[in-house]
Amino acid sequence: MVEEAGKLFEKFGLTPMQGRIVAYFTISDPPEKTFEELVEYFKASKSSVSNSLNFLLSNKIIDYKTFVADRKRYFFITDSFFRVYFEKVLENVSEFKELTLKTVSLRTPHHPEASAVILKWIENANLFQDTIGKAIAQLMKESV
Amino acid sequence: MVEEAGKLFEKFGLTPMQGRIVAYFTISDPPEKTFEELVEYFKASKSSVSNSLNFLLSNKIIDYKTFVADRKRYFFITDSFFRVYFEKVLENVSEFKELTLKTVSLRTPHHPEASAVILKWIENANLFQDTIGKAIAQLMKESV
DNA sequence: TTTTTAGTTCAAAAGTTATAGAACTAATCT
DNA sequence: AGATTAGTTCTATAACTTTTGAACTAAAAA
Repeated sequence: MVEEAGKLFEKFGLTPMQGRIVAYFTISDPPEKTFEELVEYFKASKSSVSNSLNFLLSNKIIDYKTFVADRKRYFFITDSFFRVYFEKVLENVSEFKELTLKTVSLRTPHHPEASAVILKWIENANLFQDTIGKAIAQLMKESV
Repeated sequence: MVEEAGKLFEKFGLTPMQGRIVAYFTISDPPEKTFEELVEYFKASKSSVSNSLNFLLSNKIIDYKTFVADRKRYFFITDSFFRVYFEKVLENVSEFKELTLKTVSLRTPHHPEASAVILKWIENANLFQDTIGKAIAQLMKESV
């Protein structure tokens, strides 16, 4: 189950270990797990778990809490998985548009139908940018 | 330029060679290129170009035309790059929802706040599914 | 019928990315 | 002060992906 779900998360840009960790958090009871517990559970190296957790933390896919008189960090998933993913997609689309606009301006006027295809791409990029942008804005508003 | 753009396409799930080919098509004049021309232009192996073209063809990112008394195929980019990409994203989101619904049903009732996070994921998945689905539908309608 | 063209297929090499292991660090505990 | 805990960092190795090269094929041309 964790393996299957972990593989799915790879499609959203996570490494196998990152995916497994996120998947484990979705079923774990209690939902908070320590570094040590993850190393033990996956029988993986400390470095692999450490790097995975730091990636997930820096992308706000997980967070952690601490308790007094306990040095351990208790990690758990946040609800921003999709926002984070689609923000990244949005970034790629932006970069894509920028570069493609440059590209189309470099084209000769000899093949307007070919330039039209690129302009269509840009138009589509705008559509998705807009669409996803609005969805993200809605999520942000809800979370306030 | 082709190299830079090619790298960008990798972020949309293409291999370096696939990305370079698509990037080249965006600037090439004339816009149609043959297998041979691509092999020559990139100084790459025939197999690499062959496999890349077949991947791009099967994903409808490129297409080709032929001319009488000419055995060569003339490849060119289509305008469906974004539709194809987001259809794939949509598929991942669907699969994600399916698996996550199973996951949440397996959770114990001990930590409702953790289950709520997963339900939030599903809610977000629905939002993006809907949003992107509508954008794709719009593109399909336009292209008729 | 033989040769050339326009590719395809498959095993191996090269390149890339993820994980492991070992040594390290900064806090806390004894 | 010395030992333990909770990690981090760095290099090496394992695993995976991409590209190559060489042999192959089917259709067309000579």
